[in-house]
Amino acid sequence: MSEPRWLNEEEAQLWLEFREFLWGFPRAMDRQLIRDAGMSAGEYAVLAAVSEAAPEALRSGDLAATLQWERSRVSHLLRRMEAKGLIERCASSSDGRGQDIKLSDAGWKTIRSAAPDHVSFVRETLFDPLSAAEQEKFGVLLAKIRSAAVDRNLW
Amino acid sequence: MSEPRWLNEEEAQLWLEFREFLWGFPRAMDRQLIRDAGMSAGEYAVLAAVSEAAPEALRSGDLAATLQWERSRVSHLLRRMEAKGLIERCASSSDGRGQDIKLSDAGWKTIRSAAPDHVSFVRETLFDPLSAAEQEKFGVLLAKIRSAAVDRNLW
DNA sequence: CACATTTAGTTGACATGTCAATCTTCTCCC
DNA sequence: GGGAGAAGATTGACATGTCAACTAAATGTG
Repeated sequence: MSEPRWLNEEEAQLWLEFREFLWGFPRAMDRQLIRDAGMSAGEYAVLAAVSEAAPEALRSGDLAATLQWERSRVSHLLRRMEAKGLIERCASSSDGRGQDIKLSDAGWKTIRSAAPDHVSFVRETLFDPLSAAEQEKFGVLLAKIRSAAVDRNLW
Repeated sequence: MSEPRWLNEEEAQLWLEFREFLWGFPRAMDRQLIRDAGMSAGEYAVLAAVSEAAPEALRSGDLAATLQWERSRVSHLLRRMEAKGLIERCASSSDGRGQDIKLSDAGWKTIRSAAPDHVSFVRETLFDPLSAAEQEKFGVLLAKIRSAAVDRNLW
């Protein structure tokens, strides 16, 4: 039961900045999407993933794997999106357990109209503020942090 | 109606890594806290903030400001935490509208027992994987991104 | 003092995510 | 073929967050 090494001044500062960032960025992104496209970030992610798989229909489980989401999360969101008319689900022909996901016409219209604003948001908030070298460095740092957590089965 | 500049290969890669990170890190932290302390990250944040303000009682609104949370979020969480016996709320003596927040004995016990494991988690996942120079660089990058978003009223 | 406005905080409706349980369909292997 | 168990997906209960509407106390102004 040894005392842990508490955070020093600079560490505490970084931790604070980090925590605010982890909350603030997704929130800013959500707001942008809701405002410009009437859509949540989750819905955008699904529409984008399914549209990229087109013209193949995407299996629900593949979607979960691509997005690294839990199956049930995908399932709940797909149900809501189907109710809104953004996507269509039909039993997979090859596997009776599977669900094939496709975009409806409204889904296509929605993603196509939302994409430019969203890409602009991503550019303005993530890429424009950083030089090319900084962008690369940032990716490296994120990867280091993540892989350390993965190694410890914490991710 | 000009086409936006779509993301190139490296940019798309970084964006993907970034999105997974934004989801994955908080999730890993939640899991650690739930597992080791039976507590959500939100509850931990509240207990930590209130304990740091001690022995002064913290006003609900100050707590919201400190954590940069919405008032209603604080209010909902405090209600649940009060029901669990982690905190106590009483009307502020100086302002009839205000609520003074204090930790209960159980709240103190909980935060004291949870803190070491949580600090260890933070060290292992954020600080240990990065050199001192990288830590500083990381903070700078986060600040750049955030301040660009703030400047555009996107945060 | 009285009334309009601001400020602190709560509440309710709803969207979203998690976990555990469940249901179906496939796959294996005898 | 038939039954055990794995795999795909859904469901329900619950925790959490958002927004908008609300209550109540403080403040400010004539």
